[in-house]
Amino acid sequence: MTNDQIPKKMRLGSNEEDCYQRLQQQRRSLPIHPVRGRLIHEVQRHNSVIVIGETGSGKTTQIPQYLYEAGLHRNAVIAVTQPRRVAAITISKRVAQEKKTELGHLVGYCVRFEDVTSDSTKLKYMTDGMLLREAILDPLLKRYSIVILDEAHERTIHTDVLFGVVKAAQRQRAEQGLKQIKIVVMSATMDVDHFSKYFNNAPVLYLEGRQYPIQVYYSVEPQTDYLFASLVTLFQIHKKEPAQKDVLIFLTGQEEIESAVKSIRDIAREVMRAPNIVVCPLYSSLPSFSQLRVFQPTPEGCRKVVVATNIAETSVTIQGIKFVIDSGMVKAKVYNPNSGLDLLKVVRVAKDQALQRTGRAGRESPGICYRLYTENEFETFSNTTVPEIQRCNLASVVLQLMAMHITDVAGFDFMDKPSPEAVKKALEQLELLSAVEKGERYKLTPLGRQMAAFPLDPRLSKVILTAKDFHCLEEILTIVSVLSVDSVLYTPPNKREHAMAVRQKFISSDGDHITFLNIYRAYKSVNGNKQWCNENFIDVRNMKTAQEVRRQLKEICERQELPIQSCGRDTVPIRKCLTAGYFMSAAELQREGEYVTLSTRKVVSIHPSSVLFRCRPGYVLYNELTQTSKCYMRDLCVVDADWLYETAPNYFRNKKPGR
DNA sequence: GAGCACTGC
Repeated sequence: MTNDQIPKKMRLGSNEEDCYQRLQQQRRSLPIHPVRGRLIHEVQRHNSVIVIGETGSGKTTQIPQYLYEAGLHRNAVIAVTQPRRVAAITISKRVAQEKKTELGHLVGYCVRFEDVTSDSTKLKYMTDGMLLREAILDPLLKRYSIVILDEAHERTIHTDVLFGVVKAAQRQRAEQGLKQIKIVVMSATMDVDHFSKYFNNAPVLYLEGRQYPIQVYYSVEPQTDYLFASLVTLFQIHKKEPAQKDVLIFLTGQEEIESAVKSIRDIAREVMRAPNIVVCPLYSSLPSFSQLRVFQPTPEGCRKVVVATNIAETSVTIQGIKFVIDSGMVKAKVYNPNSGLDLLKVVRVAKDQALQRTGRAGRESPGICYRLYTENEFETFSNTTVPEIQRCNLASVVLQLMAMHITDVAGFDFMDKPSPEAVKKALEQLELLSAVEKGERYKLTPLGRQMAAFPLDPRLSKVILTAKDFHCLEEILTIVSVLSVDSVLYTPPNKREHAMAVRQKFISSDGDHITFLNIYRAYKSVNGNKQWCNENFIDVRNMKTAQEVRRQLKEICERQELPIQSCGRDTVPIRKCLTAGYFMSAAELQREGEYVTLSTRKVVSIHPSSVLFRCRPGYVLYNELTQTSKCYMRDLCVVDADWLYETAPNYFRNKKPGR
């Protein structure tokens, strides 16, 4: 569970003991409390236990405490993993309060950039990605006696890999006569048998939730225009229902949401007598101060209408939602491993996702959900969302598994295996980067082991490790950091021309990477001044993250004793490093003025957001291909044909760039 | 001359 279980406001009275007693009272009233004894008994008796609990059962905060209080931690650490940072942080804070201890002592959390634990920490809340990182250093997870994998139904790529890693650790520890490790998997209702079977027929414990009943209404006819249908539904609700009952509408993306918000405001003002609707858009790229608007209390006599992406399914919980309108659509990234092509597509949600959306109407009282599709249509939806591990590039995961001495990745005990083609593709990519070698079977190289230490796409790790040969790690660290966060450029659609003109001064004719370097240098020279960022249309939030990433990467470099040197104003060494990581993503200018990729001779174009748009360099490297109206290359770097040959002679033997 | 679901190390 996320921040849902934390009471709206802890009443911290003057009497601390009073407050503590109240907390203990709350603990005892949770639906999980009567099951305490059975839970402890099951965990004592079995190596693995599955806990199925709906929202509000209290499992995330209570189960780790029960196991600890019963002494099952055996003086080692209980890890509780979460897919999201905020959840790990807020839940650990709550548990520390309940245990009446300071955060970081008995109870702590560990997420990227932040480790609030100590030697005395026994209950450790962490992101699943964090535990996976630890497993690279210690595949047997020896410091833990119990690993609790929470929100397992979300099937993030990290959780899925952890399933296999923790299960293997359990078996190997038993084989080696080491202390045993217990596994507790906590999930919402879907796929119970699947989980139990995978964990050696683990017993399943069912918990009651604290969800209020929700009335679900389907469309009578299939809708051709869900955007229009959502507006009609909203105003039907608005006409007949008392104000104060707020509405949450699920749509697919920024543009659609902004247009819906505008329509709602226009209709409310011009058509309805009293414009008593407060409309809030909500999507992740919305600046944080605008996001906070959804949490502000609705003025007297008004109705709040939140128009959101799937961010409101799990990551953000809004109080007071009584009605949910579900378009049944979601924007999903579709990745094609063969072409390396990314595209965002609007697709149908799965049944579990529709259920999750519906649940948002019944958090505090009974609610109503309007589904903008028919019941027959709903029956055709797939049961669950395809696990992430089956729909993305696996290079990074394969490298991590190999660093844990798992050489046969295709044969690894995944709960749901990725396709053999996707694993093969990942191994081929790692081989091109010299991270693995192919003998009788694939084997990690010393370079590959070094690469695995970086929390990055393997291509970017390769760029970093190449920098020592070109004496430009200082610059490479900056570029890699900026590339691995969301865009540091902030371009509001109505001020596009102005933003482009202001940022002209940063542009390098060598491409986007060097332009990013110039921007970061300028940002540092003004000490991250916020006004400067606003004037130059630089996204402060993402720039700060890039700075933190850089600090972390620098630390890893120092641990590997890589010399952090600067190449000054010369960009050639930098671009040669980039070539070492991205030579397989190169494109060549043709006589007709178009570009083709060297890997598959696919016709591609320079994306208009690139500083190289309207330039015609002979050879470029690109970071990604996006298919929209055309196939576009994004984030480009100008290179020399000779560098491609020098970097990967075998790869280019038959591709003949420039010859 | 264009389009940005959502997480995470």
